Amino acid sequence: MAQRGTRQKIVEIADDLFYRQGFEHTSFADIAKVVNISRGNFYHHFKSKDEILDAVIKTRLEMTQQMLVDWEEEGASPKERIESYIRILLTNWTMIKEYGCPVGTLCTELAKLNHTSKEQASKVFTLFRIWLRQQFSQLGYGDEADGLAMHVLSWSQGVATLGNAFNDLEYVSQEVSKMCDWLDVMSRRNISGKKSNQKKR
Amino acid sequence: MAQRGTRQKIVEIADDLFYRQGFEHTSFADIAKVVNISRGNFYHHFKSKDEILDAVIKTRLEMTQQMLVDWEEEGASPKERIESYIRILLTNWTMIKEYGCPVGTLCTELAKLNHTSKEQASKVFTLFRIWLRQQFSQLGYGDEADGLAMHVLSWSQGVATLGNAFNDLEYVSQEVSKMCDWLDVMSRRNISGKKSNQKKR
DNA sequence: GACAAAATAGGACAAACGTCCTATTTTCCG
DNA sequence: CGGAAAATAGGACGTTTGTCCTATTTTGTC
Repeated sequence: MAQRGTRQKIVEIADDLFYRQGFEHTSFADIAKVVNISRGNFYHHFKSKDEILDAVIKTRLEMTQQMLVDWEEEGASPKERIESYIRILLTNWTMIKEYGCPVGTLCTELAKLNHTSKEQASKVFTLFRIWLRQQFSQLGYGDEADGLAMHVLSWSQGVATLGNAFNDLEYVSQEVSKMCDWLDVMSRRNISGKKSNQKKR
Repeated sequence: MAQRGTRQKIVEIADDLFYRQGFEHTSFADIAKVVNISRGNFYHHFKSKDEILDAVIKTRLEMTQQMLVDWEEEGASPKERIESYIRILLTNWTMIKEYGCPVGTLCTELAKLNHTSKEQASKVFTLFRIWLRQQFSQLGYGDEADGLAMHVLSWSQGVATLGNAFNDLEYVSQEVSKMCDWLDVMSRRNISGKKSNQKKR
């Protein structure tokens, strides 16, 4: 019981520190200090720093998946569900303005480190991608659904990066409005094909 | 003569390594090895690592400014000039797919390090922002010009991040096409107000 | 209560880090 | 040519890094 508790605590705190300080800039000592355990104990749970990273990414994948399930249940329509995604830019603004997007910043850092877990980290993006694609499919977009999902993904990603760089909430709010307006147009356009998802253009 | 040569060489190589490996992951020894000088000599030119960073950022600001001047001269119309910006996603693709956008990735890294030069680094974004705003002003967009500039900036930034995460050239090409299509619509819409920039809506 | 297993503590290790120092060499200018 | 200044080399420093090791304590089970 104590084992899983400590292990989980390590992962949670490592997750937070990797996000706020970056993976490489976070040391074993940093994590151990916050968890309040010795480095020796640390090594009993994780054999290497990369192993913690893998655990953190795994947790993020699970948390993301759960969040998507929640959005699926909460949102009455595909449009509302996609809006849930768009809104995280504002929901998590206090973190984003300081540390950027957790997913994007980890991917870019691992890319520069040429780290083997880079692909694994990008799978968090894939989760959003698949989920968004599904929503657009339900809006009647067949072949275009994936492209639209990627469009939303990149748009929000860019807003997070620029919002962080300029620390500008007003700009982020405006872009969120633009995205919702765009989504509004998109959801009306194919309202006819809503029930015939597979309809070829 | 030899001084400026060595100093410039250090900055150029540091610029490249900071981009490809990240600022913090690049050590004095890394740079010295490529420049082929001793660490002692290194310290004669730069008193600290932060000082090199400042020099690198300064160079990037100058290079960017020069590039914008070139685009200004090469492009016949505002639309063509903005297209020059959009196209860098494809022009620099071989680098972007491996290391992301040089501007965005440095800003996010410095944000996590809570580095004092973060604001200075984001000024590269500001250069693009002002230049793009100018182009949209010439297209007849008065008050909206800045918002449109930021929109292009964030869009391309997101595409760079996602393109890097997924290593997907096809997606990037599609987004570039979308951006050019969007720009096409935007440049036609306000063709009437082209000569009356200050015209209030 | 006994005993194996898990958990924890804390020190030791070599390597790498940014920084600083002192010599030596090269360059520049009167 | 000569002497001041700049450029370069290379070692030394204190810290921090990830990793590993060996004890000690706690836990779970028969």
